[in-house]
Amino acid sequence: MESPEGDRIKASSSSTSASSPAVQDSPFFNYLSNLSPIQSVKAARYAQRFFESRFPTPPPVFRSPHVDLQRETSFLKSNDVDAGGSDVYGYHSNQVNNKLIACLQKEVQPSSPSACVDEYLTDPVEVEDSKISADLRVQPTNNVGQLLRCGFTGPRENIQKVNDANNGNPEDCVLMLPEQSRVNMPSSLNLVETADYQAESSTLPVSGAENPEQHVTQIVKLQNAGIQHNEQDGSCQLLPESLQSVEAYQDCSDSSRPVSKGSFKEATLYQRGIRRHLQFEAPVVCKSITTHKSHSSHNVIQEVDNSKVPASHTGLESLIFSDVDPGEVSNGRESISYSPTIASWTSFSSSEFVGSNQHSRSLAISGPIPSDSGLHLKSIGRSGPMDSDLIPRLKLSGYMSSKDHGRRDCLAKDSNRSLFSPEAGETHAHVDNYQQDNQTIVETGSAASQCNESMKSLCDSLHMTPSKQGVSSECRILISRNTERVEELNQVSPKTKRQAINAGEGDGCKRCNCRRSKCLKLYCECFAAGVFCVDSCACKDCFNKPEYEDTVLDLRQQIESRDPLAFAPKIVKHATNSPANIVEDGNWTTPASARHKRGCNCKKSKCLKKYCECYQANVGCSDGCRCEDCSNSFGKKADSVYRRVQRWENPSADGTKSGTLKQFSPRWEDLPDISHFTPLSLPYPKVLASSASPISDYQEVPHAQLHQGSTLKSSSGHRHWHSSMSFMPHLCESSAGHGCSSDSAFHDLLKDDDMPETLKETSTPTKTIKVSSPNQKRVSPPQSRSQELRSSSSPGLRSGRKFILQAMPSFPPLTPYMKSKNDTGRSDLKGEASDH
DNA sequence: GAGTTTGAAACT
DNA sequence: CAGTTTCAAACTC
Repeated sequence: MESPEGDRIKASSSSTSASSPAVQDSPFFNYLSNLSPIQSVKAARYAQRFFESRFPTPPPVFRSPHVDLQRETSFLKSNDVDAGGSDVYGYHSNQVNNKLIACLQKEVQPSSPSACVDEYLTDPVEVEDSKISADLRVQPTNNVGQLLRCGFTGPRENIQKVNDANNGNPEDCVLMLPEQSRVNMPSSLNLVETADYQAESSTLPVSGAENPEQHVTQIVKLQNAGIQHNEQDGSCQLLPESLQSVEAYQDCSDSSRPVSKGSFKEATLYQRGIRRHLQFEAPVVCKSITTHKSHSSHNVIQEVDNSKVPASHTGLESLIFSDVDPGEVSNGRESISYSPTIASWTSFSSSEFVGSNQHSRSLAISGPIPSDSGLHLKSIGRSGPMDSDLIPRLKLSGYMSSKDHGRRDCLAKDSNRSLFSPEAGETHAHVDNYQQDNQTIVETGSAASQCNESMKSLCDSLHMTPSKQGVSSECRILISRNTERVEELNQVSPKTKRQAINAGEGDGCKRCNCRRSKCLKLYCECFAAGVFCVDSCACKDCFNKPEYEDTVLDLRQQIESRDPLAFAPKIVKHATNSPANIVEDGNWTTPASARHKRGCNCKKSKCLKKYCECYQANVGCSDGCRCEDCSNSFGKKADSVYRRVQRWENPSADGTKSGTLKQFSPRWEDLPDISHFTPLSLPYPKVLASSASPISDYQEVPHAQLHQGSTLKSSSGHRHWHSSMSFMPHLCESSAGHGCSSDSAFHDLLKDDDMPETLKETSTPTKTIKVSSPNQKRVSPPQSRSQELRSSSSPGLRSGRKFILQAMPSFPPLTPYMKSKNDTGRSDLKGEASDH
């Protein structure tokens, strides 16, 4: 890892390539590819998991440990290479311009694009070569400055070209992209890139249009053997990182973050941290991906073929599609139920997304990712069901960590991809958010136009609701990478740093000031957020650094072993205000358990100060909170449904929330959650909550609760968890103003419907979901919940669940995190940390 | 900038 | 599980 690039990259690439072919050729993959839809799904997922496992140790820090376990155990060797690949990150950070990214492909394929493509898909060795060439490609770049800026060598050239193209001749870029997209691009990636590029250039040639068939074919291949694809080239993997970096960069959007080539090592370390962090959040992407999956592959393909879809569309679709991964395709259920999504999605991409890209390219990219998104990601990731599918997506989004190593190679070769991928990833992430809305809409059956609104609302929500963890993590990535450099440039004093950080916190970036915890405890915001401390942090004796990654991971594991949700977002926008929030809560942000993991426990601040986590997160207090005399301006806990109900039933009792509220059965306490449980939302939270059997739970719940009569209906019970869940929040939010938005409205609705009884009925499941004790200080593991849910689930659902379970990855936190790595040398730190 | 307050995290 | 201590952020002056 340490060694910077060149040789290392080569070596890594070679190793990677070598391994990949074997894997693809392995009976296992063959088997997977040949599996029936359902089976294939499993297989695919497995394969992907395999993929994941290949990745460098998935840092528990940022992502759920469970998934990581596999990765760490088996396939991480290539990670070293990735370390070298850190430059990728660097380049990410360096290049703010997505445009450039798009153009990168061109460079990557100096000789023959088509050949490159083939290489990707077919010949690992070739790929390696291409990688090498890619590395070399840096040299040729004329614009040293740009290159320097771009931490990533391969992309740099591309970037330069892109820039040139953008500045001078946009068409060049466009032209290039199409070719690459056709040739090199793994379908989705290319499409995405192309889309981005097009958006950039504002010329909207459809990348896929020229040769739709190829795209389709590629897509199909990807879908069918998405895993293979990834493994072979690692290109997909590359994408993720690139995406990641891009996102991070975008999020931070600190254009002033020159990344030096020499910082590869650092970059690598940071990358890990980032990766972890991202991985942790990656689930969101996955979720979104899942949603995408819902689109029938056929539809997507058709769209691509038609190439009528705007570039952005194409990109999105392709992205989604390819990203979606085979599993989805194979999965008949999903494709069917989601097919509608495509339309909405398409509309979305064309309208909102495209618009964003074209009009303000940086918009999607530059905007710091709202913490919410981060949360979503986390939750999604944990939701697990889609893991296998998610993985590719994650990669796209850049959340896959281990891949990075392999990716370098890919970068060289796939610099295009990686470059593009960032955007794609970014787009993807946004899409996810949007998708949620869209999906919801689709399921709800609302028109595509609604999607736009919902998307807008989502965007707003994203920007408006920064959550520490979510945004911060990404920011941190950027920070971590560039902090040193920036500091050098700025000669910032710690305090200044901190101030800057604080300023940056606006962006979602966090910085800690730990003095005694060594940043190895949850006291440390950085550590808690799953990110490494950066220079800007004012901490002392900090061990939360890439250098101590092992230690950090170990400690994280320890902490997670105590509390699986320890690193889950503390607060997700929740229940406070609006059903939408509730939905959000339930859906994506975090597992229900995580959502209400603790709530706040304010006693003196009345939830009116930042001491209150809820207030700090700009969310209202929920039933999960144990606060006293809550006056949270974002939503009083007392105002939650049950309180209202109570008030309603017993006006005189209105006074103290705790007293009367508690009189209600626990169910009542859970009412907020129940509200989350609205058909759409409920399933998801459960899924999220239970890592073990997220889907199953999810599915089960949905049906039961669908009947509650919420306005939102999911087209299909099993789908909810993805689409409905993920999207619902936004939908609600978007519509919040309209129908479901306000608490009052929601509560009123409940009242009108005589919710109390309904709640009672549903409450049981809900209660099961909510494992936390009355105080909810600790949340019980999702598993228990899942079991409870299972017990209540119908046989049919169970069967579905079983299927799902196979497909779904285990939820990270639930299972004890396994350490793949040796702890040698860490014990000291651990000891210290623990001692502390 | 130092000191206080606050509540989460950690510990017992 | 409850109570206490530790910790760091938020806040105040």
